[in-house]
Amino acid sequence: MPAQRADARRNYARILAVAEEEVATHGADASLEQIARTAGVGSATVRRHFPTRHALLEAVFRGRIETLATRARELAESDDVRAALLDWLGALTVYSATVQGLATALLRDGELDPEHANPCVNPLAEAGEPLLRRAERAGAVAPGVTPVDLVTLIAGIALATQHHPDPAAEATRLLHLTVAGISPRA
Amino acid sequence: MPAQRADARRNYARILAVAEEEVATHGADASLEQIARTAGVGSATVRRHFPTRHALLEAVFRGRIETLATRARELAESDDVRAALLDWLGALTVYSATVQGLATALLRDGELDPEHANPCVNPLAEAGEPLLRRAERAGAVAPGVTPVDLVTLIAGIALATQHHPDPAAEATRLLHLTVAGISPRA
DNA sequence: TACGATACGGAGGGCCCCGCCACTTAGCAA
DNA sequence: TTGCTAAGTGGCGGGGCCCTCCGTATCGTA
Repeated sequence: MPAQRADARRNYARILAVAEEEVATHGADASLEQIARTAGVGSATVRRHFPTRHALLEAVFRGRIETLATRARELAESDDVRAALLDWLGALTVYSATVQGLATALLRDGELDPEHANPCVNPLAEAGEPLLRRAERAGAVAPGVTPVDLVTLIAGIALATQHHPDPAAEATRLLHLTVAGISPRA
Repeated sequence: MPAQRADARRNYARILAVAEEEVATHGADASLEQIARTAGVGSATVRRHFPTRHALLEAVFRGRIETLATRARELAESDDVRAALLDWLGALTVYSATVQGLATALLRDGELDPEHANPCVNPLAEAGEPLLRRAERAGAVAPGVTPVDLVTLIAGIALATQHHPDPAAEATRLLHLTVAGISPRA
């Protein structure tokens, strides 16, 4: 018993492919109707496959998020714990600042459902946790920092720099400030 | 030669008053039509007085921004340069995280006109500059930090925490992390 | 091949932003 | 006070988006 009909799977793939391009150019506010039109399906079909805008964004960014999670796992075996953490944070920052709509998806995540199911933030937070824990044990990170804090801060930086001429560079610069501290105690 | 007719001034004031409430409850995405309806004017009148959404937001937040600028000038005479800066950053954070739409207005600011005229960020940046300079000279702040950086970072934090149960508290917590540094060098 | 469940998409309602344009009214002058 | 003129107004229509409903086409199977 195929859980899904063949045409449904086809449409899902078409919509997702179009959505990726559309979100890449127009960000998280891309028109769902425009996506439907370009994909050659009715707008109801888009809604059927992706009940909410966030569901669509989640699907669009799943790959990117997985890539970042994998990178975190690789870096978890690096020798320099601090450099490993910073490396990952830098990658996360560049992704967030470069990929249109990703930061929005991260922040709007779990906006309504208070329980679990933050499909964007959670994988990243879980992937980053070992990295953070290790750095914490080595005294390379301030106490009281959670993985979600890191993702939130970086998403905020990305959102704040998205209208800058060079978002990635500016976001990276602000990340460095945040890492080093604006006004660390001497 | 009255630059403006009496009824125009009246409508301007009515619209602004309604807009303040509406933005306070619905944030930066408040419906301009709803504002017009509540104010008892046509939507065209709203557009005439405030050609863009940002122009309206700017007017709505002008008072708040002025208050923050005044606070900065007061703190500029404080003895403890570091505490003065942090105090102001804290106030800026609480405002940005509490006042619906303020952070958005700060970030969307100067989005289109590349030249001067960032009517929200500029006054804040100029007000904060002496505070920052003083702290810099005293070695209490990392080099390479600009006033705009501070406003941008804080606005980003506010945006990132706006869906949190207690935005002001969460934003303040993240500000402290940013000030102290995520991973300051030992 | 015929049937039933699944999936589709067009139509319609509601809301919004935007621009146009005929009308009203405030403020000045006679 | 009265009349004139331009500043100011707001209703209307166009276009777009989101969302829902429901009749219809298609798939997979018996």
